[in-house]
Amino acid sequence: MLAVSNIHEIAQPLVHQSIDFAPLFLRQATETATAGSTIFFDGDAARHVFSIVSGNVRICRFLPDGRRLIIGFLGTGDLVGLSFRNRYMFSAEAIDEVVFSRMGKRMLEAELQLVPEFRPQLLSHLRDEISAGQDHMLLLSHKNAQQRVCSFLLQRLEKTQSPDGRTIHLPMVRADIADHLGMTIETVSRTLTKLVAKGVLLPAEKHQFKVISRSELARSADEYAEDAVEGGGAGDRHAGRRYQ
Amino acid sequence: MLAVSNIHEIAQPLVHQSIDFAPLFLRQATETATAGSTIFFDGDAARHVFSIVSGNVRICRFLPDGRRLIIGFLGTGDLVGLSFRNRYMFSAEAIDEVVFSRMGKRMLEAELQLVPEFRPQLLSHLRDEISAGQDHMLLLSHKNAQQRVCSFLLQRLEKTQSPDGRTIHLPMVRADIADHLGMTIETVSRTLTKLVAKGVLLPAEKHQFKVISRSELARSADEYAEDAVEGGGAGDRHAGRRYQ
DNA sequence: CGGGCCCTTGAAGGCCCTCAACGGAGGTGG
DNA sequence: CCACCTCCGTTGAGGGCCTTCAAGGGCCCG
Repeated sequence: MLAVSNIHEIAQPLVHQSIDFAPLFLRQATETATAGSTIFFDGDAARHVFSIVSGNVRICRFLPDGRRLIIGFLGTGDLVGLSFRNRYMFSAEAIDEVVFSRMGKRMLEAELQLVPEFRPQLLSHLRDEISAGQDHMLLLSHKNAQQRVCSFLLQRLEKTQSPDGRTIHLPMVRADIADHLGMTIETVSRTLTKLVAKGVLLPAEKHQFKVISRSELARSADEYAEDAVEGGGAGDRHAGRRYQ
Repeated sequence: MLAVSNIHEIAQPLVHQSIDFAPLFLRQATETATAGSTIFFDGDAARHVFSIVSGNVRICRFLPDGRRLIIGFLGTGDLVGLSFRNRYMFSAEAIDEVVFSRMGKRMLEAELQLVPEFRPQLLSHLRDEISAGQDHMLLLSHKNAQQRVCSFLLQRLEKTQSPDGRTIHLPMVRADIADHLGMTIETVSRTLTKLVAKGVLLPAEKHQFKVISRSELARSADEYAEDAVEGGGAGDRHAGRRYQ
């Protein structure tokens, strides 16, 4: 609150980490989903709320023609299902092996009656989801390829805190990243290659990158294109009008 | 008939119970904002919830470099402010002359204590906002110019019910539409011109269009490009991979 | 070893952005 | 009344970013 983080800060977890709902799930049995399996489908009756114990999940929406948008990625400690009315409005798929527990909505409601202190947290969760969604709209509407990838990498860096503070874990495949950022796998790949060439990133183990220059990464995420190539400057595709 | 009063519903066949907070605002005094003025600023302390009595409002977010994203448009009966935590996370600007009333968050909280039946409606409102945001992400990430404009027109057509059922009101200027759809004013203009040429739309009075073929409009909004030109078919920019 | 999946890299083209100019609507003042 | 300005919308020409299509290599597993 006092640490006035930039209001326009993009690097923000899309689905916020569950604040203190965890205790609610402690008594629930855990289940396991194998990599690639679907935890729940878009359109199914929304009867449960889920808490991820371990593993990674992608949440997806589909267009009528089969194209896909990945709303976001969930990891350990994340919660999903609070924002549903009667039916799930997207599907949740396991990226790797996922351990999770679920709670019936009725039971959740009973808990809320019992412990009304959870209620404002529920609201906060929904508000965070709205805010994160708007940030993502900003990314999708105005950012170019490099800015999108760098924003995503920063987000991953902050979400999955690594011991050395500079390791980015990308458990998902390129197609997932592409469908999350509104790009193609080829452009994602090319952009990452370019970041490595520029010395911003270093490929580490499988599904991992080391951040060499965090400041450069942050600058590339937010700022106006400024290609490292000295020639550039002309015609950024996502420049647009500027106000104020 | 369901007078959905959520913030920026995208055309989708959702069955919503009408969220009617209106009674809460009946005893509040009304205020007026002139066209172009700002009702509240991004970053201000969020102390009030607003209800639009008449007129049109745009809600905006800005990137550090001054570019703009219009999250959505508000009209008569719409509510804004429920999704804020401590500070407004976007600004609200009057498009034309706007009459509105406000209620302090504390007072709202008191009303909720008094009439707990409003609580689930509050949740529903937030969930609609999340759902609408995700719909808009889909538009921004995967739809081309024609699909974006047609989706927007359909949304306006349903939101502002006209007597003849086929009049679209566009009180906002082209720049507003462009910043809402992630395009430029030129592309918005060209797309509208093309729709008129194809006989889908008919320019009516200022800020109005008549819908000649609603089915064609709907098809153009959702489907795969299929240019009316017989030659086409090659290379849609937003085709992408298709699943399932 | 063959097959599938994933990632990368190259070449060509298209959609949309950028820059530019023009016309109309509305307001102001001479 | 008309010149003048500003804002808004339209239309044209050119170029760039990203998509599309294509090919190849690495890895894993049966």
